[in-house]
Amino acid sequence: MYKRTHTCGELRKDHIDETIHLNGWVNTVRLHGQVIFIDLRDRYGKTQIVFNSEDYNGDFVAVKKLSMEDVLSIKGTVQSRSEGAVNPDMSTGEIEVAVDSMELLSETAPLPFVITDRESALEDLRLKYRYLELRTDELQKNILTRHKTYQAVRSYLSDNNFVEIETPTLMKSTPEGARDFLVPSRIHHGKFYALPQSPQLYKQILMISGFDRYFQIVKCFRDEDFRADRQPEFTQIDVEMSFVDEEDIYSNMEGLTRHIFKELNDVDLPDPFPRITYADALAKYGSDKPDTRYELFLNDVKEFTDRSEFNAFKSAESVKAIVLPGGAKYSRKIIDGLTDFVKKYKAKGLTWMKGENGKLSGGIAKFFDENLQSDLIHATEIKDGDIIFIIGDEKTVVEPALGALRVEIAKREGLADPNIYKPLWVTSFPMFEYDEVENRYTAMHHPFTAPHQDDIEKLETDPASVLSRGYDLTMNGHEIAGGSIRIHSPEIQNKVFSLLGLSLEDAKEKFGFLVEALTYGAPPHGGIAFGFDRLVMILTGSNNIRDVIAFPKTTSAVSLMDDAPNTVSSQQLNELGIQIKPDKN
RNA sequence: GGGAUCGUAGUUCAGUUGGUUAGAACGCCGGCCUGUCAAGCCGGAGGUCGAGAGUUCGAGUCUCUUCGGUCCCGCCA
Repeated sequence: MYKRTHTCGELRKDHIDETIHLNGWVNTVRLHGQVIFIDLRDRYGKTQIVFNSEDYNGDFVAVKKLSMEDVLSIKGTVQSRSEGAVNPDMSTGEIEVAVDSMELLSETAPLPFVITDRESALEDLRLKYRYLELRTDELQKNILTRHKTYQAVRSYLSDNNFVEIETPTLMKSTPEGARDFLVPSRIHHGKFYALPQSPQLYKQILMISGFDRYFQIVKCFRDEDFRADRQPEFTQIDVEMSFVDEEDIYSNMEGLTRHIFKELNDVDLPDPFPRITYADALAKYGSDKPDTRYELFLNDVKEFTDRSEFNAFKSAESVKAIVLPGGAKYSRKIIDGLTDFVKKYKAKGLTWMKGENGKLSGGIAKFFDENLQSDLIHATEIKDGDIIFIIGDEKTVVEPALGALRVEIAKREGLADPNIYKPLWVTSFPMFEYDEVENRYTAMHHPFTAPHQDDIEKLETDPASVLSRGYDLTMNGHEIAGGSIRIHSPEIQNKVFSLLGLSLEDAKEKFGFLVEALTYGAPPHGGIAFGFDRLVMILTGSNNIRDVIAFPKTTSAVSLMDDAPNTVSSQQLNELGIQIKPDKN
């Protein structure tokens, strides 16, 4: 092997006449009989190397056999390209390397797909040969962005006095929250560890231990169903701080977020970040993670539909609308498609009207007399050529359904500028949600979230109305971080457990160590966790979490490359004392 | 748990109302070619139409079952 003296992205006019060595993969071959051009590639770039049968010292026939993704080591001389042969699309396009000798380090088997074109294979094939897909420009760039994001996080937090501390990966299974991944214990038959859904309890205990400002870039595991932005194992930037309130968390985390976006994308985020309450976010955007890059606000139009002849909405708790400027171009077919779309969110249908000659037409317009039309037009500012979409139902149906429609329409109309980043704090979440299936309250954030100071008495009388000290940081319609000020009083912690239907006994068994720790001088504390993968998705402009993870799993939690999960030997099962039940069918 | 959608050559796709020998491009193999950069030109090999069952004289095409990918609802404190 000729050990490389330069990388494939490095050579310029300054290097002309130098004898150099390059190592890399054959990106493309252009064969012209007695002269052969090859673009040699490594992660730094591409350089054109030229084999000329008159100058080349080795076996020219062997060079003719080279194909894409063979691995080469070459010795040659940098030369300028003749005028007209310069390639302005390559950073090394002004030079080329005349090869003197070459060693074929590794010959590739026939490729399952073409590396230079990521779209040339379906995703399952690309995942099976992930090491090949990782050679593509796009994934190389994403993985590098991920790397730089780790470094930006570590340097900012470390510079601000945060201490990086590792917490266990084998921990105790706890009730509440997502399903745990379980790990059987060989030494303790019949007992299991759980993989952490997050290091929540450990980081609170670190505050009690006096570490004051903690962070960790940490893998978390949740055994639920997956989506374009959800993997069974994912990474969090986990942060906890002592002697703080919400404002301290906001200012520190805004600093971190601004630092990341400046370092990675040279973007200046606002200072401070805007805030909205959970209730307002739902009322105005129909979402607890609103994309504020565009308007399309939800309007309350119940007073107008109540005055109309359209009776279906008379009994509805809530009737809301969004107006799409220029939306009158939408055909019946498109509107039917949008109707099917909102039905996924439990809406029974989607009504609409179009602005035309200062009046409303189509859809349910005939149920609105002239006065009513003009009042509605005035209130919602419908103009000629616009369309208004209306949904009436329970408030808990109307807002999410219209919110989803708002996002769908923005996508259709290209309203979300990918180069704009709009952070937004969402605050004042309800403390509890009522779970109709389990017939009990569950924590909206988690059971360690402190109730709002003014609402503590209402824990007894009206739990549903209690607001928490939780907060989410959203950006462009994604939740990028979520956290809360924690409970640091053992009494209130026990009170919340009991409201969640955990008996004192259960609470003691599952979380007793935390409650006990709280009795030994717990500082007021709070924290947050960023979804690291989602953050990198936003930074890279990806819309798929698999594009920012080196070795991702499919939506059915399978790794197609190494075929995990898989069966284990009966000996392994025996040691663990585990017997596999036959399939249900 | 539910819904939608996709599965045809190594790969990406086309394949009509069910009808003869399932096509194209890229890749691969062979040949020509000294200035290309998605090189070009000529030739060739390559198919269990995801799997299974059914309807039919006849199935890539219709029906059912099943496996896998993707997207979504539920779920994800």
